[in-house]
Amino acid sequence: MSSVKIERPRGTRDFLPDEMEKRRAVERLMREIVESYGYREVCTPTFEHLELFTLKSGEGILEEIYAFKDKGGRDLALRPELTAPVMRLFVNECKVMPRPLRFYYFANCFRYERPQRGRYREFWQFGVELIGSDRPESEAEVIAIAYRILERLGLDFELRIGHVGVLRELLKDLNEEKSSKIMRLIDKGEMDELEEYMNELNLGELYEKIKEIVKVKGKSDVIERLDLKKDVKERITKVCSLCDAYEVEYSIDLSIVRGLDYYTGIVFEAYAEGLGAQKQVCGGGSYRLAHVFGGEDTPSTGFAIGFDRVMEVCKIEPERKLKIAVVNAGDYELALRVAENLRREVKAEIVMDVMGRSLKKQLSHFKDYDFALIVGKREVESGIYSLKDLKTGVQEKLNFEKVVEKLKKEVKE
RNA sequence: GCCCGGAUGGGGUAGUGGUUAUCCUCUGGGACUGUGGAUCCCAGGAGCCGGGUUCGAAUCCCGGUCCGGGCCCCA
Repeated sequence: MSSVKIERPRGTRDFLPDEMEKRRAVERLMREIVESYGYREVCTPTFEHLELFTLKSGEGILEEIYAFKDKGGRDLALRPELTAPVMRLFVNECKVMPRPLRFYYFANCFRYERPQRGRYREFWQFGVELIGSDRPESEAEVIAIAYRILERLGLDFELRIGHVGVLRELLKDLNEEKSSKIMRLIDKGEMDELEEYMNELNLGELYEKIKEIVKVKGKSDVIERLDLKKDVKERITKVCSLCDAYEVEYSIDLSIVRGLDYYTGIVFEAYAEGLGAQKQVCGGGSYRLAHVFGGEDTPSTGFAIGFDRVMEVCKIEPERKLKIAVVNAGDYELALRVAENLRREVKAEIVMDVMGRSLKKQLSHFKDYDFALIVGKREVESGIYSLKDLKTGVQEKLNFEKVVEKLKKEVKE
């Protein structure tokens, strides 16, 4: 302990095996679900040109970006999210692939923020991008997948669907500064402040309209009564009826304003119980980004799930692996050979003592294991091994084939 | 970026301006060299970092770091 102790950087975490097993189990479940919808995994670099994220991501993310210059003087950034990188990949690599493309990713992201529960500087996102379609079918599919994942994880959550087109249409005559301030106030739900601000701008009439729209909450029928542009209204109605067919539970919420500026149509968010301020576990929607990165204008829909937030509240437990100790009675090499043979036959954790412990100490050390196979000269010469069930203490004398047979059966159970 | 609250062996803790820092757990070994969990014994391991006050600081003060809670924002 003479040298300086090096701590983890702020907002990062170490994961021990128990935690990793749980994370991998959740990851596996997510992969299974999206793959069952035909999505295939992509992987992009951990860092990209800074520009990729500054072009269209919105102010919120820019302040939090980990940016740096490399030794060649290039401006680079650790990815703060994956939609932009995946769209860059799409533009670079996928020009002639048949549409639509169904991609998913599971990757770490970096944002310079004040760490809290469910908020880290390195965190993981699991998400999908459905690229090349602007039809309601694709939007409903993406929403349904997000819903299925959260449902299968056993989360207590709420899904809200909105459409940024509604507010954008109302605010289209205002300049960027005014409309983004208004959007921000709507997002925060600060209606009093909004009223004040809009009255200052002589926009009282517009405020009343916004107020009507923002307070709407409920199923698709609430849309009917609103005075909206025809195509937006039809779109919301169609996506809702498809979601109904998917048996997805949701409510309409036209006040949803996503933090990223590239969203253009349907947007949605999911909130889970039990996470305090960090309750948003999923966000997504339709966007157009490909043309910003030098590709053709391509409509896409996607979502990202905050993996670490989900981990905080989900109850999934990893499958317990069968644990077998091959215990040596003095001759390590004999036992080692048996252990190697056993590993070829049985899919389990098969472990040997490497501390030179006595037989007694080995059994004591492996007390949490399921089985101990005792291997000494006697066993190897006779071909009859002692297999001890460490939970019950019952010991059986079996030849190697019978040992394999019995353990195989245990693995399945 | 703002406002609170914390930090004592690997984990959980006690204590309080004054010897060698408490207890539990844990880890390794022994009693016990072919059969575990009990018991007993031995060993290991700690006051976040830096500065200040003081004869003396883990304890009081200041700064920093990290963690937790809230705000903001977001996943």
